[in-house]
Amino acid sequence: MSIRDLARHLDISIGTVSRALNGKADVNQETRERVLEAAKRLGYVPNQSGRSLRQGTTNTIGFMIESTIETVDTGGSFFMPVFEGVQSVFRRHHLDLVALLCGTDEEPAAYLNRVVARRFVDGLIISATTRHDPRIDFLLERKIPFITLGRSETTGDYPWIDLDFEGVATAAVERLAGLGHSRIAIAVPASDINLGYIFLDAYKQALAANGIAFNPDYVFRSYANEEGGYQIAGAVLAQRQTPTAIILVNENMALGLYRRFYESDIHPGRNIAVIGFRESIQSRFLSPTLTCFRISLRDLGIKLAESLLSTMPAYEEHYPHEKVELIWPLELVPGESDQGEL
Amino acid sequence: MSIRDLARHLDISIGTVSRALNGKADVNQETRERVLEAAKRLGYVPNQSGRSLRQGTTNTIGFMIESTIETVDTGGSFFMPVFEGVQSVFRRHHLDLVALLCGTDEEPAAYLNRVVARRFVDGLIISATTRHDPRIDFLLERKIPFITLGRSETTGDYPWIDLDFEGVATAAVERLAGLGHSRIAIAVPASDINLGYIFLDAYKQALAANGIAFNPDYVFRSYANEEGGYQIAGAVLAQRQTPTAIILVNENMALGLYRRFYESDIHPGRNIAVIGFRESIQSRFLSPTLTCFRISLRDLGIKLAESLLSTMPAYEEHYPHEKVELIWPLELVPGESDQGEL
DNA sequence: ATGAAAGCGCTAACAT
DNA sequence: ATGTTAGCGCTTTCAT
Repeated sequence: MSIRDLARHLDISIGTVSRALNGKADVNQETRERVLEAAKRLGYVPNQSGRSLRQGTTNTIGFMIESTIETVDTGGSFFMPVFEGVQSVFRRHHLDLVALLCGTDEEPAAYLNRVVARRFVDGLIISATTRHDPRIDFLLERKIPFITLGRSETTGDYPWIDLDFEGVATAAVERLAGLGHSRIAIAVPASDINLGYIFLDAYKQALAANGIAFNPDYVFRSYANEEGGYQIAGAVLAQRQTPTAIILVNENMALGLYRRFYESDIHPGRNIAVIGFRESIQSRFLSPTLTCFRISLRDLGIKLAESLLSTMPAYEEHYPHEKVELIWPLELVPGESDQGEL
Repeated sequence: MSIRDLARHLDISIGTVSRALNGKADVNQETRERVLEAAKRLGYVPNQSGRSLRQGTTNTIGFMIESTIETVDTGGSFFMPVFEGVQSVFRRHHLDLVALLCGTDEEPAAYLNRVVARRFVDGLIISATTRHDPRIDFLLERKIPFITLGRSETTGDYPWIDLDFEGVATAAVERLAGLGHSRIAIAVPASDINLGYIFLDAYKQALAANGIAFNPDYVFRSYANEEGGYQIAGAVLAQRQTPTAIILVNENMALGLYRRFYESDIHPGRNIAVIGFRESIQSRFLSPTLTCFRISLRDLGIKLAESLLSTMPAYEEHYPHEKVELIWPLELVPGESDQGEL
């Protein structure tokens, strides 16, 4: 069922059918109705390839995520709500969202190159930005509309939204310092992902602001998942002078950390203060309850989508052009994990 | 940069360029090398729309998931490892995987209709099959290669893979019966998803096989997520004659169930026996440890991908044609949650 | 208001 | 072994 079939069926030209379907003004109202009715009845939907080839647009937005060893087990619980938010915006504009899954064994930049060159999508949301991210240069050069979820040192004129790691680090250090802690450790991802650098810097600044000397031995690096938390807890316990508190930058680390501590009969909140990162279904289940930070991922998705569209000329009427560079706040959720006596 | 530009640059015809790039035999070795080198140097990648239009194929496989209220928070942790497995197979054949996210507010059948009619993908994996699933009829009629993750009562000649709910129900009931339980409850999703029916039927059969009468009051229905587990635990406690054991059909239910039980000072394994469904990172964290079932989601993804390709003529040489109808086994992971005295 | 026709980028059939 | 050309389905420009 092509547009040609439909036109033949109605005994009018394909040009008129096309115009009718696309809501052009110069078509007889009666004709339009006939066309729409027939299209619906016969189940005609335009072939996207033909359309894309002619118009140079696909009506599809890609959200690139990497199924790394770190995210494969747990990343979904972060991204699904974000997707849901993104999609709720796109639906209004007849845009489809596809998740572009860059596999473990492929270079993100190479994957992106292929996606873009094949004209798969009109725009992109990319996540897990690295300190220096070649994808950004590439997309800027190709003039593909995009937004990043995460900051990068790679400069240029592009929109981004990132979580407020500074705010989290500051609030966490201040809270712990206020409770009398000075041996405050931090757990960051071992990878080149930018948030690790940002979080570490903010942590250092917050330490300084609270008159606490920075101790490089208190920076622990591992996978940003449960296993990483487990490893870090082990490393913490192996220190000569054990920290009295630890701040995590990933929600999944908390699970492994708790587990490893329990194995050594160390109780968060009693023997060591713990501040987790994002509140999640899992974290709400930890005992003692985890002090962590709340964020609406769906709202984040909505803002990501709206910000991306605001950079695309075709959607200027709905979303006035603005370059978004946004730090997304998180809200402290006090728990028991950092409330023990020192 | 189109194929025309590339041809002009090399001063040969676009036909030869196309043949060289597509590895056709009838092209001079030297010419081929020149073409490939220039393509690489100039960053030429064929436009997918042009290609699709001509060949009628997109080299893309879609994996349709629904971000329902149930899956949005937790479904990702199930699907990501499956995706990873699927992708590891597709990569070998230069196929791309896209996750097609059907939003909360769209009818799955309508969404699928659009995806198919637009010729977005060459094949499909669909999940969360319902008891009677119109998507299956639709895809069969359109002759789109697809495989379902999940069985359905909708008949026809199509491949499917599903988890061994019967095996899980049987093993769980037998285990509990062996421990002396006869008031064994079950928790299933309230939706029309087929696995609920399958699990319930298998549970009834297993009860009969163990000489236990079926009691409809012991069938609890709610969301297949943490909240659902919480609600069900409340309903269990509200029963006049409380069951002494409960079997869950969803991994996330266990979290809420435990939480609600704790609130009433009911301890799984001591006051009530609990057998969960799939072992997950979260479930490994419950205390007392949850008796549940283990599955390699990555391997499941690999089998899904291979089975789908085996139905597609273009891949017959790699995957001989076979119609897969496969029950995927799960392995019991004994825990403490069902080991208390009666 | 409608029809006719060009052309988006590509591949494959046909010609040389 | 290479060049030429038709045509995939669609939108849009130009006629009428």
